Amino acid sequence: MVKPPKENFPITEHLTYLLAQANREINRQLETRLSKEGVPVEQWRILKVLSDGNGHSMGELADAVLLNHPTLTKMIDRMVSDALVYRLQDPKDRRKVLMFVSDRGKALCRRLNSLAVSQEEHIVESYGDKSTNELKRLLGSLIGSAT
Amino acid sequence: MVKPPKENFPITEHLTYLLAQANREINRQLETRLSKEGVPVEQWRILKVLSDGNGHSMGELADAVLLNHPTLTKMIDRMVSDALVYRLQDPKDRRKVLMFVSDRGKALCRRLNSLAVSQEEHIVESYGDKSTNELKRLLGSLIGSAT
DNA sequence: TTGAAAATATTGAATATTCAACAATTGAAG
DNA sequence: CTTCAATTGTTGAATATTCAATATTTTCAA
Repeated sequence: MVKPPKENFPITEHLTYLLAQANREINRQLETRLSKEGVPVEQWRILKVLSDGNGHSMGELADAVLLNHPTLTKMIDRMVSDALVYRLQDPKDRRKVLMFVSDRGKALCRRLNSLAVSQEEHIVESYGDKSTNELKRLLGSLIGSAT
Repeated sequence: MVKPPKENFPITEHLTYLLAQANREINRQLETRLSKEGVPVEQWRILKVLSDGNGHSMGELADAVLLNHPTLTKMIDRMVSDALVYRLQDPKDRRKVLMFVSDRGKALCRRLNSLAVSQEEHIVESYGDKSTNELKRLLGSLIGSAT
């Protein structure tokens, strides 16, 4: 059996496309769930990262939540207005700003977590536990290798 | 061995996050390659879908290239200016517009395909053929099941 | 056949993101 | 010490995306 050269692959055979498509669908599903709390997916990520209680600099946070710096700055501005998070200057390095969750933010984060977990459980139901775990494993190692 | 409840999962354990992260990285890599031709990833997708030579309506195309309608309309406007694609009214249903690639678009598409293929080959090199194929398979079936 | 509802694509205003320039602070070489 | 380069975060302008409203054509029921 001879495969066609990759140049003629339909776009749906490309890894980059499959990733984009899967990401789009899963993200849409989650977005729909989180809309119950009126919060975009990125804010859930931010709250979740900050929930370890340690202060995180804007740079760290931007990397962790997959946003670039200016976008993060503006989203944080909104979240500060909503009293979900607050800024403190880092005493060790006064260029940095450390971000923290407020109590209100923590409470919201708990509600968002449970919505997100319920989504993931729903996926596991229709897609299977084994496939889900295998997919997670492969994605994790792809990310590691793609540096 | 007892697992922690999913509510306390770090965000990096969530399927939605792993997908977003992997998609971001792979997409960035591809974007970098395609920048040699000064073209965004979405335009490669559009050209590739239209390369079957059949006319595709805006609706079909939007679904296929993972863009929503107004965004696609505006991107197509640019591509028409660049003489990469052209519009024809569908004679069977005059609500529809059928999109076609120009010769110039076809030539560009060939160059873009080879850049994209070389990226994918690079991934296969560091990540392995087996993992790549298994990941593709799992993504494909996730998309199927996630309807 | 007519008229209302659905489907398709585009537009413009509102919103969000990105790019490049900036300000503030730190680090480090001379 | 002093100065210059690097790091960090924010801002404003330019760009892109989205939402809601529109125009056009088709479908279908009465």
